[in-house]
Amino acid sequence: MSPKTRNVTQKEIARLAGVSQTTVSMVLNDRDGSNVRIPAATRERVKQAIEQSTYVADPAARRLAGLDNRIMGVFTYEPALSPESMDFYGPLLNGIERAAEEVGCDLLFFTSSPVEDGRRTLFHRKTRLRLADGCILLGQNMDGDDLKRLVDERFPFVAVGRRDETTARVPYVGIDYVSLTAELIRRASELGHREGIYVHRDRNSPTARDRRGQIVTTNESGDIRFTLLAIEENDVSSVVDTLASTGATVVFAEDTFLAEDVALAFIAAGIDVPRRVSLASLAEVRGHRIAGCALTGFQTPRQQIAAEALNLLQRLVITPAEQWSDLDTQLLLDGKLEFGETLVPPDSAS
Amino acid sequence: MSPKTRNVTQKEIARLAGVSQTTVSMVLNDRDGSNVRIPAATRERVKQAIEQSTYVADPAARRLAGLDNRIMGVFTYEPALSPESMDFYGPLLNGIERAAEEVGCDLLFFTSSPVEDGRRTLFHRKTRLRLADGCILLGQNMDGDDLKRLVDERFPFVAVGRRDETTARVPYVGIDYVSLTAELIRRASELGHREGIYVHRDRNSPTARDRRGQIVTTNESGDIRFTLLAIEENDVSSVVDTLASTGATVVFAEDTFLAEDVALAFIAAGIDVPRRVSLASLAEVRGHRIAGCALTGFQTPRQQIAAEALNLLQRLVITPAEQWSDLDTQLLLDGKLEFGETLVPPDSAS
DNA sequence: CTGAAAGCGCTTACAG
DNA sequence: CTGAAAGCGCTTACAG
Repeated sequence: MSPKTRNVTQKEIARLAGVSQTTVSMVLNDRDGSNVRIPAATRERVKQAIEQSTYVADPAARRLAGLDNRIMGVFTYEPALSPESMDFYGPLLNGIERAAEEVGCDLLFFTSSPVEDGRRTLFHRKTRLRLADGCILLGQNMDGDDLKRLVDERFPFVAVGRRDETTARVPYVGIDYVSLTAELIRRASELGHREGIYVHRDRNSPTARDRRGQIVTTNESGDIRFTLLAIEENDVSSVVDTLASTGATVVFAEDTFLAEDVALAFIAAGIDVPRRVSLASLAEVRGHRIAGCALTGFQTPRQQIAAEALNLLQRLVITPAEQWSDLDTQLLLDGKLEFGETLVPPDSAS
Repeated sequence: MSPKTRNVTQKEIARLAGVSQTTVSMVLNDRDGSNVRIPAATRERVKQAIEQSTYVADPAARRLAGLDNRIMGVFTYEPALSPESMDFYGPLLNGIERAAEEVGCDLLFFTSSPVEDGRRTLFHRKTRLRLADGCILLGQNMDGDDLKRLVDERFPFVAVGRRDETTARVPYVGIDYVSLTAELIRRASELGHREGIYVHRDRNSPTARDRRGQIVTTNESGDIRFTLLAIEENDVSSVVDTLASTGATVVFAEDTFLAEDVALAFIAAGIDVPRRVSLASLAEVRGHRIAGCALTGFQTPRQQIAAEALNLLQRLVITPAEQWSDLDTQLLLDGKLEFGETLVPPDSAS
């Protein structure tokens, strides 16, 4: 099958240098401890021989002999390198690549995973997972069972984005949306807003709950009174009525697509954004514009998240599983408020 | 170092199923030839045991035992996943990913390669190259020595883009710029152009020679007479004088950046493009515009190139090195003419 | 039909 | 200080 061009091995180097294969291995790995002390002379001889050959250690053999491989897996449920997904994955992959360079490991993309129902399967008869020392999981939504099984099997992995699809304690690196949401609310409050609407999709993901929770908390403390408006599909039409009935001066939307839809609904109804009503997205806005104004929202450090994920993974890999509980395996990074131009004082129209 | 969570092995499966480890291996690999005939009963028993365990073959061991790994390496001299390089690498990576899915192999990015002078090194003391069955090489310019060594060592690899940095026969997949250039010249000739300028960087890369060669050939046959204008750095100012002195009605530029610079020089000199002088790039134009007009040039199927490269690599991997000479290892794919709006009949101004 | 054995290239105790 | 030996998990002749 494989041509497997016969490569130079330690054995041959040993023959050339007139030493044993063990010695070659020792020299190669700088094993020079209490029990082993190789004189500079032989050491040099071996190095010479290596230099003159094209010798390169066979990573498969190293791996089999118990060393780690410095290979980190990257798993995505969809193709990660397609033009469509680049918008989402691009910054993440970049962060991972940079961190990998620093850590000094290679990246294995599991492109061979069989596709079922349009999604790649992580576990299957011939999972390649174990070729890697550990694995980064990327994707908008992940399979709870997969996460659980990874935890159960004590395979080192880190999810990008906060995860609690399962009761198992999933290592992840995500964004602290609670603080971001709180800060945005504070800013709105400072500007004088007292009555708001929170438009959301009524999802049950961790980040959705984080945001909603903070909105609810605010309602209890009372800075701004929020009406929660759960919408189905993308039908945001009800927001116009709600605006009228509540007299709200500001609308927060769970994500940027939603914010955009809300803006369109307002504009269609002849309601001026942001003068009659302020608008903000509780998500990455990345230069989004609404009626010519930069949308207010968050800036999430995606590259950094991904890089931190790889670093955390590295820590897991070099730590025996029994001590994982000592590690901080659920990290939330700070995002930044992107103030934009769509959050203005109420009654800016008059 | 590595936690190396003890994994289920064939030995344990064997114990569970009450057979020998050899048998497990046989079942796993569907080895059912003339010498081996495993009755459905035992086969089933083994499969059961596997099903109930979390068994997964250790790829390192498989590899060591001589099987291929279904891992293809991807090597780039610069970071491939950075935002800046995405423009160039994006389509290529996408093509590779898609082909990898089809072939059923994983992709190993050699992010661990030590960086020297701002470039990653392919060969170094701990090359991981051999972890992969073969390798795709990506990049604008590659190291001739690297290519030679890969050929010498008979390591399966394929370069993306035509290569002849070395005398060794490098497997590659590239674009047929000769035909594209010829076609563009034919179109210009049909439009009535007789006098032209070819602005180039005087480089010695294969694709540069392909284009220039075709221009020179044209000069010999005589459809259009081209003045070759080699420019240094990006100083295209001489093109204006050359236009005046030759009375050329069309300018071809070696690449799109150059075409853009030439256009700017003309416009600055009050020369109307394309009415006074037509302009075309002998490279990918991808919706580039010159003074509001779509630039004439080529369309190069980058995703397809990359996909073909992976397919060729796969062929190399499964073919013993001795038979590589039977394979067609240097492929040129057809590009397409992107006619655009900057190649018009001469004297369109009058 | 099935298993014991050798071997892939390496590392690491363990004896000299 | 150095080498012979065992072992990592697998495959594949080779004997039963």
